[in-house]
Amino acid sequence: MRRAIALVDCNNFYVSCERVFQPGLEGKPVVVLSNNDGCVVSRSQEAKDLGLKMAAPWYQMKDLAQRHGIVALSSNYSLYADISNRVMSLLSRFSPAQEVYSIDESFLDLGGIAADHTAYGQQIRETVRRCVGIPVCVGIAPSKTLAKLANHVAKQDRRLGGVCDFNRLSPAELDTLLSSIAVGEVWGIGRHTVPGLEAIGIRSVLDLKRAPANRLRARFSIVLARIVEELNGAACLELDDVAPAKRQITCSRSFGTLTASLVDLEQALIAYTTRAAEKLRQQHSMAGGIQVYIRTNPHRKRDPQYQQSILVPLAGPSNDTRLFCRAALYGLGQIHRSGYAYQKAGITLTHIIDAADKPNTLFDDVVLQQRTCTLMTTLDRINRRMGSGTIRLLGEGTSARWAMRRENRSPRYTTEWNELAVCRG
DNA sequence: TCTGGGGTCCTAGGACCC
DNA sequence: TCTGGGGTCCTAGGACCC
Repeated sequence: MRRAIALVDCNNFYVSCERVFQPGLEGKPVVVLSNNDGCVVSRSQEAKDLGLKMAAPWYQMKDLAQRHGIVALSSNYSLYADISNRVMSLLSRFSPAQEVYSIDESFLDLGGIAADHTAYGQQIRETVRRCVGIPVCVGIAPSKTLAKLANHVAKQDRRLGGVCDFNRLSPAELDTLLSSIAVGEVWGIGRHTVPGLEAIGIRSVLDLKRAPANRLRARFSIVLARIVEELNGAACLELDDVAPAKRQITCSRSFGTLTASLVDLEQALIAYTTRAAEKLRQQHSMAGGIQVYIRTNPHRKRDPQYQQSILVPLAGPSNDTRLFCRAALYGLGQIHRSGYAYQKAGITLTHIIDAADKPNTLFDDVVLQQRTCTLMTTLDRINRRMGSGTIRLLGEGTSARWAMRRENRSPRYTTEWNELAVCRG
């Protein structure tokens, strides 16, 4: 029997989240901006129709926005993450095997589902809409890559009512459809690969599907060869229903204003390191190194530019925030140069292993390790219960002059007691 | 005169994703 | 004035080992 994989993808996710709590935004052009209100990262259909491009710098769009009354909101990630969790947990009821692929997408294995898959897709859409208020589209096909394409078709062709099942098409009908889609729409084919493919006559998805996989492997990469096999219905990519532990954990931010101050950089790095270490402990891992990164604003061509990073190895794997912060500050001291206006800093925890796999050495201080473990567990528990940042390192400071700008953030309706949505009237 | 071959591990950089 | 953040995988090349 042919495999059936569904890709459920939320429409204009961040904008849709905002509309759940502000129904007045329905039918209006709305965008959500990235941190520091920098770029457009989510657009309502009305905003797309006005020609607003994804990732466009917002300050360049302001004229257009004013002319058409576009509503611009700062991003509110705690709200989006919470809505996402609700959507994903609803979706899990529709299949025994679910892979949460991103904040707004989930693969479901419909293999054992006896129902008519198109009707089942409609049922998924209605349930999510009714229970969480988010519109979604569903694509169904024998491989993940084809399911992504089916979802693309479901979003484009409004006659389909939001669900597209490739398995219902005859091979000839599917090929006709694929011949009408540009090759750049395929999952994994980015803008750097498209010109190379076009140069050898591959323009449509059908062209790519019919290309010899082994020649593409030699000329491009094994990744592209796998994509071709997936387009032919062979499922090379498995459904990962348990999220694997992250192999690196990054926390980085652009500052709200440029800064030349070493103290600001130190405070920012301590804040980012603290956050990354929390994530590390959440997945029960330890890290063996920390990479520190600083840079000036590359868009300000006339300013003197500087960027540098350094990997600071630790004596052994650890999950101690204090140790990571010391290492981060040491790394910063190595790469920092005065006389520059810094725009961004970040850290990455690397060489991550499962905490249970930590090798013991002769030099381990077992008592100290126990105390560290207790301290970190307590720290996490208090911050989870009383709010992030309730207990933190002094070095993080209290002023955060460098903190990001979010001029139009909506309330955290579902995750903060004093910002709850209240029904009036 | 003349400088192997095979393997592993690590890193940097590129490309891609959302 | 103003240009996001967090990931993954692959490849090439260097260091090192026997």
